[in-house]
Amino acid sequence: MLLTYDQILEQLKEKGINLSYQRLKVLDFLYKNQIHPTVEQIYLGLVKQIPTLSKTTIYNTLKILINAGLVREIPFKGRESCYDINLDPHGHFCCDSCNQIYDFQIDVNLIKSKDLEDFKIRDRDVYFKGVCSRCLSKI
Amino acid sequence: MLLTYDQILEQLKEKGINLSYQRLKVLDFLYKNQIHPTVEQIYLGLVKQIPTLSKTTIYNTLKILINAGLVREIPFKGRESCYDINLDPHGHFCCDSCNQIYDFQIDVNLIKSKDLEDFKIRDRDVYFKGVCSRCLSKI
DNA sequence: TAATATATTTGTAATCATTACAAAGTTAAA
DNA sequence: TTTAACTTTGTAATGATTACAAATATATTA
Ligand SMILES: [Mn+2]
Ligand SMILES: [Mn+2]
Ligand SMILES: [Zn+2]
Ligand SMILES: [Zn+2]
Repeated sequence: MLLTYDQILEQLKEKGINLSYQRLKVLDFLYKNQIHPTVEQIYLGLVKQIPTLSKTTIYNTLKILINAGLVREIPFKGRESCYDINLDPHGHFCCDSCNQIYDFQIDVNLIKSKDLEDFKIRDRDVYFKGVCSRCLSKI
Repeated sequence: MLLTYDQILEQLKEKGINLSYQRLKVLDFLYKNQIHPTVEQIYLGLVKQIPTLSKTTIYNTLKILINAGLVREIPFKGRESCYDINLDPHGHFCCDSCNQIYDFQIDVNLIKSKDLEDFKIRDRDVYFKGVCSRCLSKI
């Protein structure tokens, strides 16, 4: 379910979302830098190209993309939210030491609980914390 | 692994954490109101008994209890953090409509991913969002 | 084309939960 | 009692995010 760039554009058209220059660049950045960037990182990555760029525009664009279901927010506590264009079901690990966010394969749709039988589930987020292998090997 | 009150007191003793009057009251509140209260709720629940109580004390106490591994923070995005003295592995569901937080049974320790083989995992959080059965039936 | 309406971007100000900090108060040790 | 260590309290600072309105760009209409 990792959409191609064209599939994303198609989805946006379907949902009637106008792709301005700024919005296109934010989308580009997310697509080409699948490292769960923060608003700050997106801003720094684009402001050379678009000197007038405002962070508010990035926030607005991300909100639009999130509401359209094309981007996912990863709000680890104690750090800026970061954003993920990869909609494949997977979990996120944040390293206490280097603060980096790692994807890990896990089908969150397989997590069932009969306590939620009559609930309508919209989002399933799995967040792990600890120390990554790289940081462990540095000790 | 839901500790009895005495087990909690024992753990605190072991870890050299002094139980002041205020800390005891916060602990009491968490133990008697296992509804994932916020700092605000804890404050409102205790300030009649302790008119001089400060929210800073509640934040401090919670930090101490969290570091001691006796309380878990539930930081759903877009709302105050709430706090859980139930350390049994379980997931949390937040209803879009009534904003209430529900527990659901799920053994998070069973969530394995070979991508994390060499990682040291300290915390496993499962957060679901959607609409609860009560709100669904109201429609 | 010009005039008008609509959509988007931008910069600044406001928000608000949380944290930092230091003074005041409490308890323990000498 | 004196001193030190700990705890609480109130206030100020923080910082990511949101609210807002002016400026700019784009689309529509006459
Ligand atoms: Mn990811
Ligand atoms: Mn719980
Ligand atoms: Zn690391
Ligand atoms: Zn509900």
